[in-house]
Amino acid sequence: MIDLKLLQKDFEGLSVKLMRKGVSEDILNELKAKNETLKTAKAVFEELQAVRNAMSKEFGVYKREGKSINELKARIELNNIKVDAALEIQRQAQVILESLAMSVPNMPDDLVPDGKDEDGNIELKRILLPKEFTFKAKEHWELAEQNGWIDFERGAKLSGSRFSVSYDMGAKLERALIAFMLDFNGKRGYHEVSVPHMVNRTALEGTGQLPKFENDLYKIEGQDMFMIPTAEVPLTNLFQGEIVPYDELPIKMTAYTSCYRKEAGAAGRDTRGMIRQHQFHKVELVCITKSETSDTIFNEMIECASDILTELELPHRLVQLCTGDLGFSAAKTVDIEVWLPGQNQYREISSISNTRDFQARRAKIRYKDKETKKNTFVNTLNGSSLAVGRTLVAIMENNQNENGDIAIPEVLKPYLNMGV
RNA sequence: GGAGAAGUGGGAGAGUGGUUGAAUCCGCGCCCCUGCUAAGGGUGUGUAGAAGCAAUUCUACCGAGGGUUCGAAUCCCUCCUUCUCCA
Repeated sequence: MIDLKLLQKDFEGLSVKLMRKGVSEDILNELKAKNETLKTAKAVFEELQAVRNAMSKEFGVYKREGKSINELKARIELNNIKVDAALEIQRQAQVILESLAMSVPNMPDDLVPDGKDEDGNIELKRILLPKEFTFKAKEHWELAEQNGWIDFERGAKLSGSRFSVSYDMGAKLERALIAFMLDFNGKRGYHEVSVPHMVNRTALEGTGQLPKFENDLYKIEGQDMFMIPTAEVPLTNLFQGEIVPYDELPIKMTAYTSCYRKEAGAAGRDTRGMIRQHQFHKVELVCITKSETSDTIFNEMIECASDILTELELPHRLVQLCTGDLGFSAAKTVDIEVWLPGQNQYREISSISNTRDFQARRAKIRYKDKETKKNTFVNTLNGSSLAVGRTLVAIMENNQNENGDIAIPEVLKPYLNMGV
């Protein structure tokens, strides 16, 4: 959530930043007005409440001293009518402001380039160059079916479009990739965590998927529970409402989960193959840190994800997202895109974001600062390391030979009982 | 599924419907004494919001949400969580 104190102190500055993220001036003005309304309503209520408390205390004294309480009681009851009315006004103002504030995205960092969509993104760096093919590279679905690794038809039979079934080396590779990535992250100091795949509404509000993006989520019928769209949600919300001990920061976590997404806004895109599925495997990184170190951690996370691709010998590039392509909660995001020779283009395989204290504010995750002794919101960061399905796609397309065989990356062989 | 019990500040743990934001202990901060593989004494120590230069004052918070009452940590209801017993 945006900082309502900042809204009061520096409305202009806040507006400039949020407008870069596409928030309209009307919404900003409304936000400011509703905030004022609530402040006033609170002041009125508190004043009346103070009167009530004082008179109630007096009431106790009267009784003890045996004085008549009728007149006092009448005064209290009269005041209580006003208190109740003021409370109701305050409550309404609170609800209105909250629903408005919860729908406003995070402010982008100053260094984030302006842009409407992904065309405004900036390539930062390329790692490993795509190799030349002496034949026409096939797309992954062709290779997957030819090798008997992935079965899209039966996936559709079971669950509809955007589902698939993996067999044999296809299934084993998924498992090997997950284990390899978790081990790799573990060596970089990330604690391995296993989390629920279903979470409540509060958790999703904490990380920013709700209230705005309910249409993208699978909801459990009859319950206020949802399938997670990413492990970022349970991992970050582990600390919801907590004051994390100073000495435990930074907290670095990694988890493997499946992710469940309706892909409501992506109708017609990537309908073929396993680039965009309703359920996919992902290994996630989440860090909880102080604001002073969050940029360092951010770069570490990018490096961690990028190094996995390097270990797998997959060519990739880093891309700085522009304001228009930035997610709701992110202050800045760097995507990692892997080279897919079959598609002859780079495709997103990981996305690393620093949300600063945006999620922390929503989920109320704080630490007690050593110097100021104040409870301070942490910074939360998240990133994929990596999307497993897309990594498999990249391995297939980059490691194919002319007859459609696929070379297994060396680093995965120990995980496949293939020796080295 | 049924029957109970419990959920209080960083931790442990009191709490009579009214000077209780909450005894006490531990922990932690500061000060003093003493002097050596320590200990003792004193004192302070929740969070959030509002007003004020400040001292300070006011409001809210004792699992969550309602209710009763002039007044609720304390009584009632609902929910959540944990524990025990039964099926």
